[in-house]
Amino acid sequence: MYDLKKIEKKWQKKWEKAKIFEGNPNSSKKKKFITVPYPYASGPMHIGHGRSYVNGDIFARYYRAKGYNVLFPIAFHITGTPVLAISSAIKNRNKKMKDLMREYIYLHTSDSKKIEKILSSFQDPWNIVNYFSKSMLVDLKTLGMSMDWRRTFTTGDKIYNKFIEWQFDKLYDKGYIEKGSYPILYCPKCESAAGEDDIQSGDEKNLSINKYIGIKFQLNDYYLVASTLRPETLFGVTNIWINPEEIYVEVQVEGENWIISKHSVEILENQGKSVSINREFIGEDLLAKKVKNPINRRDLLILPASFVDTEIATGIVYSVPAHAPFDLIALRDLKKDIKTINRYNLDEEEIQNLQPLKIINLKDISRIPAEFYIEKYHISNQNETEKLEQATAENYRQEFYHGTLNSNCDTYSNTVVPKAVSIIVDKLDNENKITKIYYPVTPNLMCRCGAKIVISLLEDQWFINFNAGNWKNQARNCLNKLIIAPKKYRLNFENIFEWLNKRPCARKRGLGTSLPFDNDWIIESLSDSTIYMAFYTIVNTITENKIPPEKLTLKLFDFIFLNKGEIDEIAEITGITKDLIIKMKNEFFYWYPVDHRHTAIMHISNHLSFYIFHHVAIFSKHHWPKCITLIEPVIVEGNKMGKSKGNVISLAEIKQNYSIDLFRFFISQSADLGIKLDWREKQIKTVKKHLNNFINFVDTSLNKIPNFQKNIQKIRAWYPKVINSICAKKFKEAEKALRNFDLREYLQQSFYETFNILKELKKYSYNKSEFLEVIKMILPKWIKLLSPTIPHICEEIWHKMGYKGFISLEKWDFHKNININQNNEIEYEYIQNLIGDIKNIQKVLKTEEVEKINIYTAPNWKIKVNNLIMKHQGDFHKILDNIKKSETLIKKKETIPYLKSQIRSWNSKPIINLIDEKIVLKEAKKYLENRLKLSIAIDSDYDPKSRKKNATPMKPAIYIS
RNA sequence: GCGGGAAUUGCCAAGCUUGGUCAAAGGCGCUGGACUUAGAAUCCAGUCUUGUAGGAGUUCGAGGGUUCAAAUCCCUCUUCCCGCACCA
Repeated sequence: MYDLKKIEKKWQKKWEKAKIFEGNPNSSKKKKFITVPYPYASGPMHIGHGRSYVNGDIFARYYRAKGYNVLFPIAFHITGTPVLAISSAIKNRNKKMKDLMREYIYLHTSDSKKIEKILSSFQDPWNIVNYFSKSMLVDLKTLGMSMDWRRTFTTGDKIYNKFIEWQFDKLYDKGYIEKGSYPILYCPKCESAAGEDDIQSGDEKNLSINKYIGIKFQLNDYYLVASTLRPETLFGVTNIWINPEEIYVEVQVEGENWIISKHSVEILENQGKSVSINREFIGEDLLAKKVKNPINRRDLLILPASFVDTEIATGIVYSVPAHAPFDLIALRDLKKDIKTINRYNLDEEEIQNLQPLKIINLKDISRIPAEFYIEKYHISNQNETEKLEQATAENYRQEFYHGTLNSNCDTYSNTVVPKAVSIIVDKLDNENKITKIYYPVTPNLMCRCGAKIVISLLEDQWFINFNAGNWKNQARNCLNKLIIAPKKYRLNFENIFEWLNKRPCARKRGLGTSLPFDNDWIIESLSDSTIYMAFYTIVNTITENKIPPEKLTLKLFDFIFLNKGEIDEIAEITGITKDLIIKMKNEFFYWYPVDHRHTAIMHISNHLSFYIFHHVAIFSKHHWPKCITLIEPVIVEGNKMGKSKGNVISLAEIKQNYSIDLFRFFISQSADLGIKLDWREKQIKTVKKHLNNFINFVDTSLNKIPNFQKNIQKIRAWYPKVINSICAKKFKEAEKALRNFDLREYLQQSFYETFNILKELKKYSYNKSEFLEVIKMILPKWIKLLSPTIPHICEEIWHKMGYKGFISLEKWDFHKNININQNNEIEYEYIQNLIGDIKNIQKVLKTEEVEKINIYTAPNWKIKVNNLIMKHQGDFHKILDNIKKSETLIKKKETIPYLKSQIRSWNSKPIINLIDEKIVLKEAKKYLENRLKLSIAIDSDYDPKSRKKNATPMKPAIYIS
């Protein structure tokens, strides 16, 4: 048995030593540039990465076999905050993080002293990056990736920063980058933005931000600022709610006097407003006062409600009882609560007169919507918060998507809700009657440092605006020509393009590249990984010639990537020799565009869309991406793989527990690209068996063939000849599947089907030397065909067969001296059907006492009739006309009934060649006897149960005696 | 909510693009057999119902429709999964 781990190491070393996967431009050869996403260097790679990478590698190897010059590079992504988060957690002696990192390091180092040393070095983020990029490189090599290792870099490298600066300079020039204000979750203690990773149980919470509109209701010299998510309901306001027991303040903001809750002062301050408090007072002081609705000047009474949360937004809300279940129920509660009315000295009559004012019409609900939903959810008082929230949500959904303002809304009547929102906000904004307040959807978010998360408003946030200029149309042009496999994801891209708007493209912290036009900002990690494939084409030249980063000027990149500018000038300014500049430019122009990008569906909505947008923004049309293939995620034993579940399987474990070729084979074979791949231990064991059987089969066959490459005998016998032809057909189909990105089908054909049929040949062939002749013929091609998937095993076999050189560099030549005989296949199928029928009969007979099988072929006249049926597509009259021409046919009284029954069962089948069954049966007789372990008589006169008459063409009659 | 994907015989999962050869690949499980002292492993056979002759019947989330013919095409419904922006 082969020691697969040993074999793998051996060939990986040989490949690396011989540098056979280094891609160098060669103008006489067609090229393929194949990429996979660079991994994020903050932890080990897992089998999900493995799926993408093996996918890419199979195609890199396939195209080499097809004679292409292939470039397949890799690099490491380190941009952003995760690496910083690790190092600061290590610095703070965070036990959980330390344990996690220990676990990661242990995958490559078992010496506990070394582990601790590496761990403590992680206090410096760059050591993390260095460590993981190195260990990932090891993993990639053990995966058997046919990559060009000279072109690795990290996104933190100075030379890479220069490249990204050039990219953003280009985007800025085109006007695709702009400034605006943007609310973010922010930790005041850490003094930085807080993402999912920074927030306690951030992965389980909704971290969106609500945008409240604060509406200024005039109250004497003050504005009472009530907050709402639904400004379109302003026409239906009946009163204002405040919480009588909470603290409110009179403040000065932006030259105006506002009344808001005390809590909200801090919220406003965090969002860039300067607030000075004039006076503090308790909520009940506001009760019974009246304010004016800015939209229709109507007077509104201020009333008490316990559900008002003064921590949210301004701590004051307006009441729209017709459209808000909370408001309606609070109003009902108050009307019944004479005690409260009296306590606060409110005018009972006025309160009893308050009625819901319906302002939005719904097609399906003619009643007051809030009433409808309160009943639907069986709500009895305002403290049933959970039910009220559900009711509110459904009420809101219905009105927002299906509602129209009615005649109570002045000029806005008949406006659909989404439109009403924007025009009402615009109108009030113009009159300076509103302010915007942001508040998290989930209150009380806590930073991992323990401080409460607030919302901060970045006034000068940089955005990429995907709607700028003609950009989106250009991107659509690219998309239309892009090959996407599987096809079903194209629609996804189209919709995302539609929806893409503005996206913040820089952050205040993290590793990466500074914005060239605003150095306080770091380019965000998804924006600095969109056109980096271009950098692969020149990075080797930069590093090999030790070109320092400062020489990598904008003009240099313009020349290399866009063929712009004067080389003499650039050479002089940068001090880089003209030769090198031209080398880089030629190399880019040779390799670009990217021919394949093999990645996962999770990237469609961000990375892959940006990949297309940034390419069309910067590069000329013939450098736009050509093809994207997508995989669904890998799951483990039916469960999603995730850190929290503790079921992440790293690639390092794979190499310990399995062989790499087994991994490559399993991951490629067990699911189509567009299907989730379930990693099941049991399945892998089964597949391992298959692979071992294959190796055994090949090896024992080889051992029986002393001179493998010595001339091949002509194969004469029917059975091996047919098998040979069928294998050839399978190879052709396998390659076709591969070309169409159906990896599973490719392996189904090339591995399983071919293997099964060869195993069968070995078992039932009646002349062993002919079997070996078939092997001689088939094996070299077969091994080549499988080598992209299981390259190590195939190299080993290739050399055992006596070939020199790497199979990884062998060209596929299946079309050479391969003869697929269509009839062979039909014959084989015919015999297989016959065997199936015989077995079926044996099964029904339930008797073991069988001596002989008699087979009777159909008489000639039936063959003639069937041929006529096919020729005339079952047209009875036409066929009859032809039958009349033949005296023997028309005279035979069975002819017409037979014709009728055959037409009935014919079912528009296509024309097939009716083979000469007598000859085939004669040739296949030994094979049949071998398989059925019974003797066979063909067309014998012995027919005691007169079965003979049942024979039809391609379906001989059978009698088992 | 928006957008996308999916539902197949005990389970996982092919087939659907291009309707017919589909009772529907493959694997797991289960049943029987071979080997073995025995088990694990391995190999062989079977695995919707039914039938002493290759047949018949009922199936592919539910309900309609198109067609000579539907797992496959069209419509409606139900259920499940995934993505949704500063996060890599």
